[in-house]
Amino acid sequence: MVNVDKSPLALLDLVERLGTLIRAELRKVGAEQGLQVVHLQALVYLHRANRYSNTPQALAEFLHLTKGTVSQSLLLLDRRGLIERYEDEVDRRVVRLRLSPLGEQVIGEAEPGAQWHEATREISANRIRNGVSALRETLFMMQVDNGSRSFGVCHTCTYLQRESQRVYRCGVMGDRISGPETRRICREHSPKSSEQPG
Amino acid sequence: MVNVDKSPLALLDLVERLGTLIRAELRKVGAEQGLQVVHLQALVYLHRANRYSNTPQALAEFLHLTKGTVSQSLLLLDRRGLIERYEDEVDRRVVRLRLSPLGEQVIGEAEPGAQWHEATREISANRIRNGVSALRETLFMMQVDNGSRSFGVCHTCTYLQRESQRVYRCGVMGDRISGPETRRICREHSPKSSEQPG
DNA sequence: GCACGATGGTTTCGACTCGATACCAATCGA
DNA sequence: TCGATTGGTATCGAGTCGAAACCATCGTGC
Repeated sequence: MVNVDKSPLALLDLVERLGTLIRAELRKVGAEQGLQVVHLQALVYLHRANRYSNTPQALAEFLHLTKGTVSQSLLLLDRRGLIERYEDEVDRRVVRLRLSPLGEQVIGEAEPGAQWHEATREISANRIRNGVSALRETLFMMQVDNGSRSFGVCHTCTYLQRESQRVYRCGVMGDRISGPETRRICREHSPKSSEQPG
Repeated sequence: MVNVDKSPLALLDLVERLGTLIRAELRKVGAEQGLQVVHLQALVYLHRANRYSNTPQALAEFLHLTKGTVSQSLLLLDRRGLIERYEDEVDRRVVRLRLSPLGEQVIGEAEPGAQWHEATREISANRIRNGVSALRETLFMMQVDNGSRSFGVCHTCTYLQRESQRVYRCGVMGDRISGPETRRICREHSPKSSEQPG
């Protein structure tokens, strides 16, 4: 009668429940703009993606959808003037995406995470850190298991090199990366082996 | 330059990421049966719902969808022979739902949480407990903030009374509840004030 | 150079979601 | 008994979603 073993399943339940709640919230704020959940997810992604990751392909991988499907959604976002497409300079097959000013505005109003911030206010930093650590490892395992990309920021990436006080370099692409850009989401991200928990 | 404050947002990112990963997984196993994500969610819910919670209305609240929408999905699940509908005995407006044998079988094959179990294998019980605790509180706050129901099991409910060794009673509905039924999901659930973290 | 396969994107199609609205039947309340 | 409320269904239109076909462009091998 020890409940040691069902704790992980309780965690799964919570993640699923929070997932549908977040989704419902997205649906609500999207409805005001006439947007679907997936549209807001795309906008949020493009808001945070770095220069290697602002393409339809990357977005499809991020959302785990087919390229044809996201192509549809991007068409709509373009029609509504929320994103802009431009041609890649070196490879003329690839399309680059960015938020339009209007798109930025919509993201700003949507305030993703405001409610979350409120809801986590009372939780001790230690419990949060433990939760982050546990979920990070779970996510990592599932992504490996799935062969799906991790889509993290440079800070948690194996390949980030520091050249000086404020200039970094990406070991995969070889480019220099500015400080702010190290906080963007990258398709080439490869997580560092799990850090020790506090 | 202290990163104390963005930890909750990291947690949000993880929950969202895990959410889309779980969703993608559901989509994949659903595709084999010709089912959408929401269909599997409905089946899983009905598999776990207690006698107060096996109605279209409750399902709609659980999924945060409108009753018209879930009515559609239930129609499909019925056509495919995955669920059965029957009439409530006292209130002839309400429809009761249960999985058909075929539905049970599909759920069984879907193995929700097998991959999750694998992915959390290496995580210490302590970190899991902390994670559960943090997410539980977050979920609670968001549900209060939203006015949405908590949909928990009796074990975490304020109103559960214990009458003897193995017989319980629900303080809201007044009925006796069997041991196994205390592990089912309930629409009337009201979470106990947060338990002390270990 | 040049064919050929791989890659990034778009288009089209059909089944389905989803909210809004209207609707129906049963219940509840004065 | 007459309304108002509640649980559920039906209909409609915009949009998702995967599958498949398709179109450029790029890379490789020769």
